[in-house]
Amino acid sequence: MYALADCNNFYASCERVFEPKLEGRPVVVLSNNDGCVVARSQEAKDAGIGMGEPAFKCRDRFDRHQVVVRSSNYTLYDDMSRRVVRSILEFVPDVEIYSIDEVFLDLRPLAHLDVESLCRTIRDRVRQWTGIPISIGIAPTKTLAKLANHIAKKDPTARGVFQLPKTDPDRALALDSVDVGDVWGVGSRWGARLRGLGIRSALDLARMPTDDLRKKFNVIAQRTALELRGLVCQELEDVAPPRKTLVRSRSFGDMVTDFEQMSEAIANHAVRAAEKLRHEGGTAGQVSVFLSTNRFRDDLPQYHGGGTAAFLPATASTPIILREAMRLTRFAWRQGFHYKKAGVMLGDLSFGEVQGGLFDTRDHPRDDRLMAALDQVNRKMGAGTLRPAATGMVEKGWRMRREHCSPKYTTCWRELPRVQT
DNA sequence: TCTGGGGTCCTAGGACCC
DNA sequence: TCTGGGGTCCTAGGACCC
Repeated sequence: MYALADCNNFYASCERVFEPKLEGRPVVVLSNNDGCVVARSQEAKDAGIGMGEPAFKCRDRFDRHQVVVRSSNYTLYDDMSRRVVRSILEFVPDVEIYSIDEVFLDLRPLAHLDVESLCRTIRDRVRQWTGIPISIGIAPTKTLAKLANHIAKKDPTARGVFQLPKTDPDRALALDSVDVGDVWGVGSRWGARLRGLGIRSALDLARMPTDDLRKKFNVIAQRTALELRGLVCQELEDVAPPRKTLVRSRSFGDMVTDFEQMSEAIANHAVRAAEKLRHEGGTAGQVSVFLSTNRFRDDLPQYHGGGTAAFLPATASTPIILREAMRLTRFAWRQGFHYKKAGVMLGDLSFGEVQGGLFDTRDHPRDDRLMAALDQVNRKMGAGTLRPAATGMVEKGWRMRREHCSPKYTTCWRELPRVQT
């Protein structure tokens, strides 16, 4: 048995924990740059605000329903996520952290217990200890646990916890109640194609011949159907596999038309990406730079550019990565376009031992000491205290918009919530 | 005016190897 | 008439996830 614990409307719930007056009111959280709606409280969903809708298209509804709007505050959400996971770990030792708001639980070692009442206890404790409401689905495979979670959220009689029935006809009934497009692994494209084949529910998909799925779609679709039948194809990954790429990119608050601004923006991305890579103890074998115009502005000429450079040996040193990123930027830049987005991707990552280069003469221990000192200063004195001049000396228009951001309630002394006595 | 950011995997096709 | 068999690596495109 597996369970999936999923936080309800996670970002909106985080905002509410520290601002209880938002209870009962519609709350939305916007993506970076205050661009799109990425989280909605139930009241906001009821007001007809869609997931992923551009904020500027929702202004009228925001006004009409007096929606509380927040910019995303990932410092807060990351910390709240850690708290939720720590709370769950008090009850279940083997978990897979699947995303910022979802955790798979391995219930196999706890099969002698009443898992449903255990999950109800977990749900209550997480609410009590963190303030975050969660729902839990219980089933024999991860795909079915996802499905059970979906029912736990939708069906009020489940009261937040739903265990998939073990036998038919009850199990078939449960699977038939879930739209095929809501199955984990079926997105909008496959959903439409499946409906075209007469497959409308999770039950239909489970009953579809799996070699057909393999032929018409791919092996992932086949595995999804097998998992819906109760056959485990995806084990719980309690140790996260090492990442393969690390991306740092942003849309610009105002469109960028001059090279210096672009260059400073990309320098910032390169510096932050290198920092993060060192923090994770990795090295990169390559760096890519990309820049692009606004794809929604069909009245403006479009351009997507970029390039990739390799490192031998692999490195996490800011000056080495930055120099290549700047070279690639000069190479990819075309004058005369209105740029909307740019970023840096570190690839070919390795963790642990680094393959040396036969003709390499660089003093790596010295580089490492320099980077350690840099990171230490910035950790102590604040991010960006010491930084390459290429990142720019004054505020520029390329920085992102963030007009409704809540404080870092849990990670910054100056921003702790105050309690009136 | 205004449209996010960060990932993974699979497949097909081409280039190349012996 | 008749044109092998087996393999790897890379890339682009297309899906998917949150």
